[in-house]
Amino acid sequence: MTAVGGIAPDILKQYIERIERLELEKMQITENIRDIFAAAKIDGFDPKVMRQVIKIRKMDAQERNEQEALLDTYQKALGMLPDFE
Amino acid sequence: MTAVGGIAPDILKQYIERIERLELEKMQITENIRDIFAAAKIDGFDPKVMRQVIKIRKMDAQERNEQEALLDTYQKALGMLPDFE
Amino acid sequence: MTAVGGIAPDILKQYIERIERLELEKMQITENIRDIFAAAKIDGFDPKVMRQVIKIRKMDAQERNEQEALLDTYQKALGMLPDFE
Amino acid sequence: MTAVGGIAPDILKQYIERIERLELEKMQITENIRDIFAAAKIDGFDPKVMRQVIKIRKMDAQERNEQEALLDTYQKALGMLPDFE
DNA sequence: AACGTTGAAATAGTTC
DNA sequence: GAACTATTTCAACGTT
Repeated sequence: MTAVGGIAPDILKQYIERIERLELEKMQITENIRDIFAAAKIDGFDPKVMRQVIKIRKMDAQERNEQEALLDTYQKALGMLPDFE
Repeated sequence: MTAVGGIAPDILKQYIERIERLELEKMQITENIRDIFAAAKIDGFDPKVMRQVIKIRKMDAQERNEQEALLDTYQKALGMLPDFE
Repeated sequence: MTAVGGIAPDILKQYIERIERLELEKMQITENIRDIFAAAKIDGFDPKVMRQVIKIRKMDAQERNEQEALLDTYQKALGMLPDFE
Repeated sequence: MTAVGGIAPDILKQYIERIERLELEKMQITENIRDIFAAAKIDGFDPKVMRQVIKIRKMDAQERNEQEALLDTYQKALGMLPDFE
């Protein structure tokens, strides 16, 4: 906790400004997403249903990744793959 | 709800994929932010304090905006400004 | 999760009814607030402005609290205050 | 909008303070509700399920009210009830 | 009266 | 596993 005292306020400031910039970018992306939902709604698609679809697709992807990881583990255990990355 | 039936699944797919791409970008930014906090922590800065600082700075900015909006509203109410923008 | 099976439906019922009563109270308060806004409007006050004023006052209070918390955190970090409360 | 100018700031202040007091009460009730959910959870009840139950009960109540209102309308139309309240 | 906007609240995820 | 943060969801409000 030595840095807080007064040694390196500039460094701290830089960290904080970088974070703030990234948070701003995040906000802008969020707005973009909102706009797309709005456009889709105008085209007759229900945003609520769309969100569900996206959620399910995400879960599917996760399962796929987990299964692949599991497969990988088995293969390594069976000497079918090298142990290192 | 006509679009959902079967007419335009392609359009829906495009909307969803655009959203998924943006959500991926958001996640990456979130990770970047996490990394910065981690780096700052290694430099001796307390993430908790950093978050408080960021929050206060954000509140300052918001409040400034609110104050200006309120002033504007008053001025309009008193006929000192045109109602349209 | 043993309680759900059939042992203590009465207890559950009591919890739920207490919550429902409180939610009813909340709704009534919300209605009271609406009524006050309406009365103020009749007296010539713009609800929009009132909401802005309330928001700014709330932000002021929050910010004061945040500032104090931040100061406290710094002081603890510098060993100027005991860590426990 | 005459009142805003400077005639009756006291009145405005009173309105705003009454609203703030009510909003505080609302917050306290919200906290009470949270506490009850927490207590119920300790007793083994799943808060998520409880919320669903409460929601369903609320919908049931609404339906009941709507049906009663409909019945009332029919009865009035058929001269089975007086038109006034 | 429906629509979009905004603010609160809950849930999920992360960190300690 | 407990606390805290962040994201998502839901409801209310103003607006058109």
